[in-house]
Amino acid sequence: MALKVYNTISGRKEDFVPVTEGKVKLYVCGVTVYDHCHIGHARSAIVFDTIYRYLRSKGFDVTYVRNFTDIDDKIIRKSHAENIPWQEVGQKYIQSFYEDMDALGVLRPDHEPRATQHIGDMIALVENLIEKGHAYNIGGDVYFSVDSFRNYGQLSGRPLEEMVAGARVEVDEKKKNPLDFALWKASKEGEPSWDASFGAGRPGWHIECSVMSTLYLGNPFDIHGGGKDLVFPHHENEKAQTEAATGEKFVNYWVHNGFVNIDREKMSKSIGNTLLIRDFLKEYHPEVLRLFYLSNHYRSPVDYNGQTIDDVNTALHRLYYTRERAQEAQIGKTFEVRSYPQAEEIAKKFAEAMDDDFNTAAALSYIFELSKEINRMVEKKDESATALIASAEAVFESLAGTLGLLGDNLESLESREKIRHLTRMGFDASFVEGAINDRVEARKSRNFQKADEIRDMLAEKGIMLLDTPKGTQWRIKSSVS
RNA sequence: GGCGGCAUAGCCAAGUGGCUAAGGCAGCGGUCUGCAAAACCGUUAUUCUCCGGUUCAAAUCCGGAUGCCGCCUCCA
Repeated sequence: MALKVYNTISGRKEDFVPVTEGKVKLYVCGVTVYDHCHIGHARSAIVFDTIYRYLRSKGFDVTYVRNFTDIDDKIIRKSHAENIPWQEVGQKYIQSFYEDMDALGVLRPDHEPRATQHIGDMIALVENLIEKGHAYNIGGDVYFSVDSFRNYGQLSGRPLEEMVAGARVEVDEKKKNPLDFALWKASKEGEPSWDASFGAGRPGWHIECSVMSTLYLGNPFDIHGGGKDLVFPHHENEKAQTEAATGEKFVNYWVHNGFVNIDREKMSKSIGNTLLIRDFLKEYHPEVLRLFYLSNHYRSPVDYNGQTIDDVNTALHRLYYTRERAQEAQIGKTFEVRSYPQAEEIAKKFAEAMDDDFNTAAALSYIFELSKEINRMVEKKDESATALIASAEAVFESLAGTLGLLGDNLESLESREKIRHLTRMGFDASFVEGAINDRVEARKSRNFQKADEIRDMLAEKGIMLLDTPKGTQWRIKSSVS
């Protein structure tokens, strides 16, 4: 099976051929650490986490690098505003980032360099570009000259002349071309700075990724990823400066994920509709967000709204219930393990979907198909099927795991909801259990009217009851607020 | 002004030339139940925004119309 990857630079799916057979070098632009992360950051993290997981499951030896931008204008602004050292701003939000990512089940990349750890390498790259005539120094500010690089605009598909005509570029008299971008910003009062042969200052934004990606992954490397908005100018500029310096190709495959809208509106700080990951997690299990994103193709925009999230939440529970039933069906049974051809067939289709530019939405459909298949077998209550159930369940878990799903257990999935709900409603579990006991008594004496009254009373409080062979259990009705 | 994307059932959403148009949610029918609920099973688009065209064959390709959206400025 050949993996195909959509390459932004060509605008089409291409066969994936790694630089070194069996290995994949993956670089993804991380976050600028000046605030808590929102669910848009989560999409990028989850998309590339899934790509990382899948490539590894295919047997590739993957080196995954994701950076932290820990020096930039926004960080400095925050440090002034809150009157704390800029280093502390970075430290604080790196920690916040890790809390969020760990909660979301996003695997740690192999390397997570910070911009400030590689200032020396950036200075060397700027010197190189000045030497080669691709950069010029004006009063300590060093700019990259876009006119000196023939292929400028290749990635984003914008001819130079038209971009200049675009007129939305801030005109800076110092620049030779309005599109020239800063490699190095001259030292200013109250800002961090590093000494360099061309004058003290701090690096521009794009230079760090050029340095860190090639340093850890070589040149060229396989996949460079990030949000769609980074295509221009960030990645275009990274590409220009790197290729101008090395004279070689920088990246083979450019992969960009689409954006997140909220209620059909762009999520942005100015509109004030950003949803932080930590706020989302107060309401839903982290895998709800993952399943939501993976239900959409990574390149499409997605619309976040309460209705859809509740639907996804229900769907996620379905997968957990299937696993629970499959496991219960095996308890106390002895059987010989054997493979189950239908499950293998589904696993094959799953891989084909993932090989087709990481089509997680299609891949998910096979997981649900397998879920249904398992349920059918369990439902038959046929002892001889136990071995098949066991092997189908193993495949089911393996596929889900490749997408980062079913990493929790059902009890934890449900208990989170219960705790949240009870806290909000202002009563505790003992109240619910007391009411359930009363109802059990009423039912024993066949006083069904009273039993139903208790059930209705709890239902009004968002608690639903389930009379199971193991006794009466309770759950939270979804979307009760 | 320039560049690009999207339009598929009540909702979300995959599918880019040809088997019965995935999957999820909701709905409906059933199993179960004191009745329910949950869970599970079954079922739900002769049709893919509209109009032309290419083709033996199009949701899929081409042209046009309409609507929605993104990027071009920091942004995942």
